[in-house]
Amino acid sequence: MPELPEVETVRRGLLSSFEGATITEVEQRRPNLRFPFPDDFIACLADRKIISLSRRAKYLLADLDSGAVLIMHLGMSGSFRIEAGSTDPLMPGAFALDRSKDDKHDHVVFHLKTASGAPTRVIYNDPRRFGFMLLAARAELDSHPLFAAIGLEPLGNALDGATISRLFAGKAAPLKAALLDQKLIAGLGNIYVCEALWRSGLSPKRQAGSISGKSGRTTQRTENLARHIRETLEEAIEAGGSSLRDHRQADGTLGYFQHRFKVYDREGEPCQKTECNGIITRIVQSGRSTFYCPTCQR
DNA sequence: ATCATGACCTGTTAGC
DNA sequence: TGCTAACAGGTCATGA
Repeated sequence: MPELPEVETVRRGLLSSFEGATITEVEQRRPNLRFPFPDDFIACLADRKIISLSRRAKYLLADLDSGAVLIMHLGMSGSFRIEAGSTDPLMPGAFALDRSKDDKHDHVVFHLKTASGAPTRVIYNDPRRFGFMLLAARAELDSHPLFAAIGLEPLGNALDGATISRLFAGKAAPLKAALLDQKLIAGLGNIYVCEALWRSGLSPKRQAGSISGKSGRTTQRTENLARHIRETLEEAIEAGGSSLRDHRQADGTLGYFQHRFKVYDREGEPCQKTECNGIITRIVQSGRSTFYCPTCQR
């Protein structure tokens, strides 16, 4: 499912359940997702309080009162849903056993007592199991293998034309591939790269280094690209992300940025750029679909 | 070092 | 209707 805007939308949807909540129980229903769960997964989470829920690139980070951080990645098909607490009248404080909504791909269930005292379940579902959950010490997070070499946060202040120029200078890889490289800029995925390139009028096939200036100096092209990346992501977050294939946010609502795609999944449609008569085309780059307009993206 | 590809999984859809 | 192939929002390990 998720690129940066979707992960950010998930984070916001989980905030009221997670922040300040105490984890009363964790059900880990299989030994692994993409990676094995840590041996002490349950032990490290049980009875801990969640201090905050933040995001880095496409990762969700839940800080615990123990100084540990729960690292969560949704892969391609991960999602959370919240089932707020109807308590069992016969067992006050306990959940009525309503398993009717359970799915075979519900892999982790967090039982929470929220900051306001209400019992809630937050359920992680992931059919393809490309997602994962790991633990790390907060103090060592930046040196964790997942984060040691991770690239810029595209909505942070560091992303500007000069930085893209420097990062891409000398790169022979296609511009599309460079933008997907999480070691350069972290958080972009297939959809938003296609959209940002269309807005920037840049071909995904162009060599990444070709938009940098001499010795990596900033150019109009990298300035534009930086601006369009930010605008695309900001608009998508504003719209609640994109909901493909009825994928829902944690509170059950749908994002609607998919209706604003200009190129993604629009093969054969006319280009929407003013005065452009091009047709949106699908090509495959490093094994993945790229959608772009060969007429106005050069 | 850089780049492209296959692998990891399951589910959905298009086409015969 | 049923079967098969292609494809899906990510990223890691491989080999050229």
